[in-house]
Amino acid sequence: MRQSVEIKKILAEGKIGDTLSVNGWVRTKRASKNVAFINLNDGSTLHNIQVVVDVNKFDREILDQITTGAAIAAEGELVESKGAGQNVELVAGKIHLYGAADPAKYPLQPKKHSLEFLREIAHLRFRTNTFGAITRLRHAMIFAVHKFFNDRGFYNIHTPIITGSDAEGAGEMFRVSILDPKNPPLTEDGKVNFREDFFGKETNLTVSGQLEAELAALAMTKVYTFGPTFRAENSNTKRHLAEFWMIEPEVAFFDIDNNMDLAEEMLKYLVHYALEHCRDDLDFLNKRLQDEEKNLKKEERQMELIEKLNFVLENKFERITYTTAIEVLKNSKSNKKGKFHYPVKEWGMDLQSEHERYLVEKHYKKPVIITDYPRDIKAFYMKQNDDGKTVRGMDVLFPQIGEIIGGSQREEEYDRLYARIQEMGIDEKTLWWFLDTRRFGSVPHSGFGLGFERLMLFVTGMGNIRDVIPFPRTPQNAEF
RNA sequence: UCCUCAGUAGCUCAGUUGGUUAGAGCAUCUGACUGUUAAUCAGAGGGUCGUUGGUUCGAGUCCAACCUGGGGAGCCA
Repeated sequence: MRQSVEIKKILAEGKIGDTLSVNGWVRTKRASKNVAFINLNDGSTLHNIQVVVDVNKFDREILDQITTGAAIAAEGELVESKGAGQNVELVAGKIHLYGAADPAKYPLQPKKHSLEFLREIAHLRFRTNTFGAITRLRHAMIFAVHKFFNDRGFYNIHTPIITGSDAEGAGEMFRVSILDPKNPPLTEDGKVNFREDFFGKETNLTVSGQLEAELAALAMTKVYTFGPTFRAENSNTKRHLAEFWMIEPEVAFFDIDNNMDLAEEMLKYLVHYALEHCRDDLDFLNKRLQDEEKNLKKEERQMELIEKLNFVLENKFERITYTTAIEVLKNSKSNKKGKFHYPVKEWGMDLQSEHERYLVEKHYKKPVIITDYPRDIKAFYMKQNDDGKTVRGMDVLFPQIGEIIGGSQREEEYDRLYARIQEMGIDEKTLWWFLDTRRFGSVPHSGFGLGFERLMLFVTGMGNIRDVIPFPRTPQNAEF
């Protein structure tokens, strides 16, 4: 393969007079009688390099095949650009065509496409400015997550993807089985006999790595997971996926306040990292959003993307209890005027997304962390407060996105945890190992789950979660 | 799963109270043009109006079911 230089590198540090070769995909070509201009992109940066071609020096047959989408190598001298719009350009001496892209059939045009259309051609959408920017940002965020934890002495734990535990209570699960679906072995009472299945028991794809991460934290002190998560819920919204990535730190000798501090520090770190390392891509997405907002009425317009990111960095998250949240909501104008679809009446009700949005977007106007929820609406493993009514859960709520983090201090007392498992009708036999950690050297510990794609929604300003993961899996859709 | 809106050219969309040959911009093709920036200018080709059924002399337009997509709700990260 021919030696070539990344376009990002050429644009940043290329010297006039250098002879070099670039590989990439043609974004646009503009031709006149004697000269043609090719904008070439290789994904290393949002920006293209302009290749200048003296039409008379090349075979017409080759030049005709250099159309939007074609892959080429261009070799030549880097010169100062005579045109506006770029500082340097490459005067082609040689051109190699790797692969043509029939212009009558290639679906991407040098114009703005709808996100819905691009979703249908997800195999090609990496080649657009928008998805190039999102892909680079996604990588930066993945890297920053690992850097954040590594710099603070956390260990990354690979928790199992196939799990035999269905007691996590986080949602419907995808079954993993090698039994013949048409003719499965049956037990005497007519049920599917999973003893004959691969693992000798019923298994599913994980809905959370939390329980296993807790086991590791109760030895390694500070751990985190960052892996795929699967939920077989029939959720059809712009913030749900059937397959998504989740970051779950779990820390021993850590209470709910430490947990909130960690969550806030982490979110701010990641946003700061994006601003620091992906400025080009963020500027592009910012402008893209501004163009879309032009069509909206003034009162419907949102804060600009970069302004919004800085806003999160500069403001301390508001920390309130569930009880306070209910009071604020109950006394709100929206509630009194009956504007809520679900009126706020009494302590104990679950907060609806309209309530969360009111608190974040209207009342506090910044990210909000709600703690100390009624125990009856939260999971079995959350630390029970001494009031007998509430648990030390916490939800971090962001504007537009809603719940970006859900977490809690964990119940470390064996008797209380056991009682709660009994109360909720969970089969304790499937959790013997989890309970064991509360019998041997149990300590206060806490953790949370951050939906990676929800973070991506916030950082990119995109509106639909299907656009911040390369190949989204949603009900009735597993294409590509 | 429920509610709601939409489906017309490769893409984005227009199409009047049902009426005879369904339009535009961009893309594509052909030609013109001495440096363009989603180049520009001129011309050409391109349609089972989501599918099936119904109402009607006549359906892109009205009705029903289904399919696909968007938005909202629930579930949650």
